[in-house]
Parts: sequence; structure tokens; C-alpha cells
Amino acid sequence: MELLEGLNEAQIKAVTAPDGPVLVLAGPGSGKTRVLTRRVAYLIQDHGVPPWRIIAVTFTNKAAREMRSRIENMMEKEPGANGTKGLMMGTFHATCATIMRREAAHLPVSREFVIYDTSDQLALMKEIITTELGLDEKRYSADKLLNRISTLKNDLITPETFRPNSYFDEIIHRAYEAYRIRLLTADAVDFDDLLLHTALMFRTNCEVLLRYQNTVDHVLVDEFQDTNAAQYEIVRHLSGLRKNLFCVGDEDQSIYRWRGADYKNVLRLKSDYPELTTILLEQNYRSSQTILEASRAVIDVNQQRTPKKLFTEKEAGPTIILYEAYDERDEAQFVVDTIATLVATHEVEPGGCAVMYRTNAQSRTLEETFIRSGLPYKLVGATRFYARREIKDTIAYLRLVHNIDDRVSLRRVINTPPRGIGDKTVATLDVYADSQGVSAGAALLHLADSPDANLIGGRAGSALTGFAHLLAGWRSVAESTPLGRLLQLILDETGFLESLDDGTDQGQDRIDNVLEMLKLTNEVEDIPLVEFLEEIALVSEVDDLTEATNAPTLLTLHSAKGLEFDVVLLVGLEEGVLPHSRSLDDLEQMEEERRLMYVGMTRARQRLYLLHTFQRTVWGKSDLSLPSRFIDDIPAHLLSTTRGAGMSQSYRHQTTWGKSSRPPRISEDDSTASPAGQQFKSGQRVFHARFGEGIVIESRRSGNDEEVSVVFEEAGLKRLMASFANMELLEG
DNA sequence: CTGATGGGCCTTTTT
DNA sequence: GGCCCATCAG
Repeated sequence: MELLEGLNEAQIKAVTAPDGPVLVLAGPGSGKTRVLTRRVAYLIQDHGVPPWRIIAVTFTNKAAREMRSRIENMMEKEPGANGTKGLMMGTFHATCATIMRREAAHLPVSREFVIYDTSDQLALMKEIITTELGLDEKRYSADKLLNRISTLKNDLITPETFRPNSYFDEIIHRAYEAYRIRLLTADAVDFDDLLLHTALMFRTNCEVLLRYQNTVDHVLVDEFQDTNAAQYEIVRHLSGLRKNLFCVGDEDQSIYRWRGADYKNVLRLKSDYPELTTILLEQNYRSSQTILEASRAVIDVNQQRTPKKLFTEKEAGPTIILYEAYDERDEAQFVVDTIATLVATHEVEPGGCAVMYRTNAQSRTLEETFIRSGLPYKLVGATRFYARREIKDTIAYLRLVHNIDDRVSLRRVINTPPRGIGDKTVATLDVYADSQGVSAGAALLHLADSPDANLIGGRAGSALTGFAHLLAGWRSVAESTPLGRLLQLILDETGFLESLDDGTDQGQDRIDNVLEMLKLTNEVEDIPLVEFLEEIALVSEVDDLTEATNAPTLLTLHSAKGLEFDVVLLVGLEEGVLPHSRSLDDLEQMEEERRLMYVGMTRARQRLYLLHTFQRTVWGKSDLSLPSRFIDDIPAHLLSTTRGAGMSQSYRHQTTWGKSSRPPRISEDDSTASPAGQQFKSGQRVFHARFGEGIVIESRRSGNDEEVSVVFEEAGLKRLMASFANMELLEG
């Protein structure tokens, strides 16, 4: 059978598994996606399952799109055959949005609902905190409240079922309730609501549930380890009747715990479906022996996992290069030089390389260095196109035209560009709207029809009615006007583009972005506004990463999931960066950081580079860094260590015991005089029971103790607490 | 009401 | 080092 060509025994077993619940536990590079893809094709082609009876959920839109095109390619395109028509395949969020629009009659929103992103949520919550709850924004910040509410939603807890047991929880409860009402009146949902509403609808509405259960024959879930409680419940509901549930995942790659993901869903699955067939995919087809062995050594340290016997038949491959850069600029330079060299020697295509980091902020130095070297690159995430201020403004206009009750969008555009409608005028409008029992947007439209001179007089009043007329005008033509024309009209009548032109380069960038947006709306002009809005809400930039450009990819470790590259460079492998400082005190979080490292390492096919710096600048302040603890777990024989030029110089200077003409590098606030109560100062030679001889490069007070940074001749840089370190001063 | 200015705060990670 | 926000003069 062509479908099964090139598959190993375990993979075939998975693809052709009989009906019933199946769990495929697979290591990295074991062909998970391949199995899932072929399983879908197998069901349609060999089992005659109609595509519209299959729901497959993936983690990103990109994965879904790729999978769909592969399935289409795989299946013979006989004339008359439907191919994949009707096959529901997308992210959890997109799938739920589709279901929600279809079943809007059974939901508290209309089928025209808009989707609020993080910044919309934030704007809404800020308004609630100050105007409605009268809370101190310092103590109860919008993002803290939203985080808690998000966690509750992911666990399917509503304001009704939430049982606060602390004062803080009481505040959360009130905020949650107010937030929910505001969302519903704006006919809006946030990301979590897509899951929550869908799950609750299935839970409470038997008629709808049965309809879906009777339609859906097969449910397939990719990246199952990253599902949260809401997603798990949706999956359970959908596959309830036939139990044809096919889950693929790897608990070692679970990196979304902070988003409510719970790999214990794997255990839950086992107890919820006693008849579950579990299939292990342990052969790795991606990475070299060396890379696999090193990754395994890192992940094996985690306690809470089922050990796997990952293996590969590939060759050992090159050793892993561990590079100690002087600082982040040296690090970036090494990245660029390495890629340039590998490309020049035809070892790899530029597009086969990826640079991965823990936080988005780290991309900056890398970008600068790439630009300075004149080399192109692809950046994933960071400042997403749709998240830019000017683009959000543009979208807000469209959203408001589409849905007049959209409070957040109204607030956003009512005075953008400045047209003389300030907070006070908006407050007056709100009072008026309340008295009429309608939303502020609806009240505004009403004002366009019958101006009420007594409501708001003077300049503010005419500004308001002026805007009301514009808005009413757009709304009256929205239905009959193509999207691009509508947006053009809005831009013309508001003078938005002109307002962006402040003569700076940034201003020009903003204009270009809006023009790009205009181009986009012209290209898609035949789709309804609501679909366009949904598309831009749910499709992040990660997804339309253009394969066309042959350039290295810069991306976070999180967005690297599911991808693979010939050459991978992991940067910033330092304590506080990876593992991240926010995870240092929590075992579970630390294990997640380790999985993140593991995910990064296992993206590499042939060559892996691990980089850390001697000192890193964080928030404009430079500080010494310690190599990540995860590096220590890699067997030494798999590594080959080198150091940057800047690095070795500085070391030479410090390890030649003060003979250099350059002063020892010390932090700005340090002084040669030892402050009272400090035992050590920079430049001193010390002897440590375990690390041997070294030289102090920095010492500073830390609580009642003293934190000493020492470069040892053998062991390199260590940071020690004076009271614990068995260390004595040498004459010198 | 707007735009300029300076202070405080910050950075996980994404749909 | 940069972004967001509060504050203030015009």
C-alpha cells in the first residue's frame, strides 16, 4: 500500500490502528506528524470515511495547512472524488470558533462575534478596574487579574462555580464577573472563551452534543501533551459516542503548562478509556547519534516522566559545539559567522539554519548583527504584524464597522487620529448610552440621526457628531463595498495615514504597514468582513512564515516546536535566561525549562551549537552570567568547547594575574576599596578547596552575606556565597 | 484637549 | 535600554 511506504512497524501499527481510542507516545523526530497525516489519508481513502466526518486538531495553523496539503498530495485525485472537502482541520481555537459561529443560537454571543486578543483584553480590564471596581491599579494590575481569570477559564471554572477563599480571590471573582458581562455586551470573546463556550455548550446542551457526536466519526489530536482541561473536555465530548480518538504526543515536549496545558491529560486518557491502545514511537529519524544522545542526557534528569528508549540508526555526526561568547554581541557575531561559513562551504542552505532563544527580547542583538552583516533572516513572532499599534487601529475601525457594540474598538478609534474627543466627552457619551440602555457605539449612531444639541455642546459636541456621521456612513456601505474599498474610504475620511507621518523613519514604517494592510484587504476582497477579522485574530505570524525566502530563521524555543532544521544554534544558555529566572524556585517550572532545552536541541538534524555568554546586558545593565545548568548534564565527550576572542582576552588578562595594562573588569558600582563588612575585593587571589586557585573579579553584599565572583584557573567563572564557600585569600 | 516630558517598570513563553 | 503612563503647560 502506497500509504504505508517508508514507514516502520510501529508507525504502520499506528496509521492502521483499528477503531477505538489510540494514544501514540512518540519521541522527537519519530514521524509523529507523518503518522497523523497518513492516518487521516488512510481513513478517507482506505476506510471510506467521508472527510467531513473527521476532525483533526493541530497546534498551529501552519501545521494544519501543511498537513492538509500533504494529505491532498497523497490521495489520488480521481475525477469526482471529493478529496479533503469538508475535513475540519485546524487549531483548537479555530475549530471552536467555527463551531461557535455555527451554533451561535445556543450561545450567549451572536454569530458575528469578534475575537479579542491580549491587548484588547488588557484595555477592557483596565477600564473595568478603574471605572467599575474602583480598584488600585498598582495592587490589582489588569494582567494579573486576566492571568488568573485565564487559568480559571482553562479549567472550565465560571463565575458561578468559582469559590473564592481569600480576599484576593474575591477581587478576582468580581473582576471575572464584570469582565464576562463586558465581553458579552460587546459581542466579543477572548481566546479562552473560544474553548470555554464550546466546552460548556457541549456539557449543557444535549441536542447539540448529540448532533456532533452523530456526525463526527474520528477525532485526531496532535501535540496532545499540550492540551488543557477545556480542550480535553471538548475532545472527550466530540469522540464520545464512537470513541474513535487518536492522540499523538510526547510528554517530554510539554512546554505550555503556563497556559493551562496539563500533560497529566495523558494519564487521564488512560483512566477514561480503559480500552486505550498505546503505541510507542521510539526511533528518531531526524537527529544525529550525537545530538540525540546529548538531548537524552538532558531530559533524563527530569523526575516526572516515563522513560523512553529513543534510538537512531543515523551516524554519530559532528560533535556539538559549545561556544562561550564574551557578551551577547560576540554571541550574535559567532552565530552569523558560523552560518556564513557553513553556507560558504556548502554544508547547509541558509534556510536550513535556525537560531533559538528563550525570550523574544534576545532577538534584538541577533537582528542587528544580521543586518550589519548584510545577511537576510526570517524572524518569527516578536512584534507581530497584527499587534502593531497602527495595524490594531486599522483593524479596530473595521471591527467597529462590523460590530457597533465593540467597546474596545470604539475606545481605540474614537479619538484616533486626534479629533477632539477626550475622556470627558466619552464619559458623557457613556452616561447617555446607559440612559438609553444601549452600547456607546449604538448611542453614537443614534446621535448621527438626531443630534441632541443639549447633550454635548460646543467643540466636543460637533467633533462627536462629526465622527458619528463618518461611522454611520461606513456602516451603510459596508455590506456592498469590497473590503479594500471600505478600508480606503475609512483611511481617506479620517486622515489616518497623514496623521502617522511625523517625518521620522518610524512614521514612514507605520504608513508602510498600513499600506501593507490595505494591500492585504484588496487581495481578499471577496471574503466577508467577519471571516477576515477572524483570520487575523487567530492566525499568528508564525504560521505564514514564508518558506520561499532562503534565509536563517530566528525564533523562540516555544515557536520551534514541531519544526526541524539542519543546523540549530541555541543562544543564551545561561542561568536566569534558560532556565529563566522566574522558574528557578519551582521544581515543576524548572522541569519545563529543561523540556524547553530538550525541544530546542532535538530540532537539529546535523549540527548543534550551544552558546552562552560571559556577561550579558539586561535592561541596559551588564552583569556576569553563569552557564546554564543544563549544559552540565551533557556528557563531555559529545562537546567541543571554544571561546570567543573577546572572551579569551579578558580571561588572559584576568588569569595572568594582573599583569595586563587594562584594569580588571569590575561592575560599575564596585570600588577598589573593600566596603565595610566585605571579606573579598576584586583582583585578589583566592584558593578554593574544590576549584583551586582563582582571582576575584567582583564581590558585593547580598543580604547578610557576600556574593563573590571568581575566575578559577581550572573551573572557570563561579559565583559563590562567602559564608558557604570554603575559600581563603592567598598572598598576592 | 493635545503633545511633550520624565519617571517607573520591566521580560517569559502563544492561541 | 525602551515602553507605558501620569503629569503639566499651552
